Amino acid sequence: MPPEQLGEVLALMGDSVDNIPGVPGIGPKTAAQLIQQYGDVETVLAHAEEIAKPKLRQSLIDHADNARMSRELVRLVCESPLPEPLDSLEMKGIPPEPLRAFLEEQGFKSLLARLAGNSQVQAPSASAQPVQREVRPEPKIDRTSYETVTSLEALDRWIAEAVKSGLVAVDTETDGFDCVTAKLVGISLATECGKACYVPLEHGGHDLLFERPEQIPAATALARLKPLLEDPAILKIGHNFKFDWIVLDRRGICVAPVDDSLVMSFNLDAGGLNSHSMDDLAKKHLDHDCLTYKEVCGTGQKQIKFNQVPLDRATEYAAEDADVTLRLWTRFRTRLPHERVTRVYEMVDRPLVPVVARMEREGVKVDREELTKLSREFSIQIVALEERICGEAGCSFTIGSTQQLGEILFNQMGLKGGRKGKSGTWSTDVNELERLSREGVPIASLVLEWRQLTKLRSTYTDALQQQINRETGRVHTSYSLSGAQTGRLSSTEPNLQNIPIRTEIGRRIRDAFVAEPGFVMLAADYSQIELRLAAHMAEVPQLKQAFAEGADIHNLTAQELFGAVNRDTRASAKTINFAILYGISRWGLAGRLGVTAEEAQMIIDRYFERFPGIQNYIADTLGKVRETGFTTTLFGRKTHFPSIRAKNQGERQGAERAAINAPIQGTSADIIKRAMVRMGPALEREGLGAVRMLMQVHDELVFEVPQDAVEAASAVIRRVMETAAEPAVSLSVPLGVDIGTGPNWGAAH
DNA sequence: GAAGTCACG
DNA sequence: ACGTACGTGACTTCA
Repeated sequence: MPPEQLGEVLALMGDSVDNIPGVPGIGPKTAAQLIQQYGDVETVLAHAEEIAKPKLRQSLIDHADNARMSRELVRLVCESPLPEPLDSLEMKGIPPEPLRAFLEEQGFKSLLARLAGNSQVQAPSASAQPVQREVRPEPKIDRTSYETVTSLEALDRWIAEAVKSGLVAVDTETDGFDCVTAKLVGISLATECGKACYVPLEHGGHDLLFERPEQIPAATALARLKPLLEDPAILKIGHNFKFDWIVLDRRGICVAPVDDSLVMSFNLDAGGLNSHSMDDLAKKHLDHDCLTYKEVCGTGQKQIKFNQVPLDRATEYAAEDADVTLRLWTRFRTRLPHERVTRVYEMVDRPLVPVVARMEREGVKVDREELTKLSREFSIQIVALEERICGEAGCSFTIGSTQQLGEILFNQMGLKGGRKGKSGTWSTDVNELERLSREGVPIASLVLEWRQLTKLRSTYTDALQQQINRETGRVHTSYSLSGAQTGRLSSTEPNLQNIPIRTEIGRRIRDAFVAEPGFVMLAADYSQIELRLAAHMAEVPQLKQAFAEGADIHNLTAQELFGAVNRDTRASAKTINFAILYGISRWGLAGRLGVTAEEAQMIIDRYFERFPGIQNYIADTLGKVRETGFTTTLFGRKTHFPSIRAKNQGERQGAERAAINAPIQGTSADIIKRAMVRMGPALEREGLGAVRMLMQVHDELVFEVPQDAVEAASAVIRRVMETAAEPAVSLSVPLGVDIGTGPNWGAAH
């Protein structure tokens, strides 16, 4: 039996724990049955809905998060030679106290006893003896050792290997980078370090230039691989598996369970590494240079598609990727518990992978005609503006060139008060142009308007049309799980997280994001989530109370700071509340409020005085990040800040501000990610399987909901989002969610 | 490819 | 003394 499962089964059947960890009412016998049936705890939880016995089912559903957390603990404990004194965990960087508290809370009685520092306590049964793992030196990476699988017999042999080892690293090769349309051309597998193969499926072409080499027919090979890839007892490991998951899902294979070495690396080293790409990680952790895609496929005009790569070369590249993925995974999986990031990995990011994959595959419908209409409208206005701008300038020039514009404004027209940036060029950004505009310079406001319209046209109305997928008629963004150091997602090609909303004219672009006939768009967003989290994390009594009472937080701040609530004081208060979240400085605040640094300092002092707790939060956060080099969220997500010790003061202070913000922004990201993970099963449970989750915009989730299910879906969505932190984290402030619906995204706000 | 600008939370 | 609020991605111009 592979160590993965052995650990699980030992832990669950043997005497080291008393039940399915964290799930009351499930004893060893039931646990063993469930494990046998599903393979591992994660899969049991994933299939909890199917379980017939209602009490058992409900218990698993209710305590899934505890079980997930415990699962990693079990993994940790099974990796150590038992019995091991609890205090010795300190040596591995695991603080024993929180662990002891957790074990007690979860009822790990016998495990606790064995870890209690008394190494005389014997394991009660033979089955719970330490897992002796065979120590085999890892072979060097040898590209020539990989096998090209072109016969069913060979494929079956590899599948048997995967079953034997209980895990398999998987990498798919395609003829493009867009996973929603790219064609699968081959799959590589690695079952042990150094033991990898490539299964070509669609190599060669149907034209005369490329002969089709011998390979198993794709449908046949996939039919053989499907049971393995869907086998709940076999762990599939990938690097950025979201891509492969979508490619395989399109071929009718729903891969599970999945580990992702990209996500693991991100959970371990966010902020500490610029890149979590396989090539860079191989260089860093394995001291190995991978074959690059360019080396295999070429670049530019001469670039070929992967299905045109000769099989021997393709095998070297593809099998190496699977081999490297597996090697990275073996390192990361032991680091996760030791560096205390298993909780965020198991509870938040790992289960998110298939959820985000589904969302990307779903896409969102965009009304092309509406965008065309807007593009035309904008173009007419842009042309008119260009004429007036050239009139004001007295000559024709490239308005989009900041160099030329600065030259015209500050040299040719001789306007005063310009400032120059690092490169010695005139600044012409929005602040500068707004200042000129206030001073009555007509060209400034014209350029601002021109910039807004050209931005909307080039980035949104024009570009978005290009992004509509030919096959699906929808726009499929790609979410990066490692994009933002704080733990947020980021969105690319296209970026759906920066669609305009702040101005009336920009907002119209959201009207082009429409629901299918019979559906409506539903947008649900957390209200002031970061301020609420700040109130909780900094333990500010007044803020917590205000959120509990549903008070307007900016008004409250205005009252406390300025003694009066009106438009101006509220606006200032709002600015200051944000400043707090972003790591305040007197100069920054002064610039934003239009006051002197001294006045800004007075306001800051007053804020700290009126909202005690904030100052401590900042001091504690900075103290911890200076000591450890990282910050943590309420879910244990780490962000590293190497610059916190920088010699350069500006760089260091930048890191300090980011470190103050990271736990708040990161916890918010954790919470919405957990809501996303739980949303699918919660909707299913209520018979709302037709509801589609389409987009995530940091504090907002967008759905496409059948018209007749809006009420029911709203209730479920609200409940899931508002309770997303529980039970792992209990907040002292309520989370508020605003929900809107309409025929399009614009109308759903 | 860097710099500047600006769209979002 | 730092013309800095935090976190992103896309587009344009220009070297």
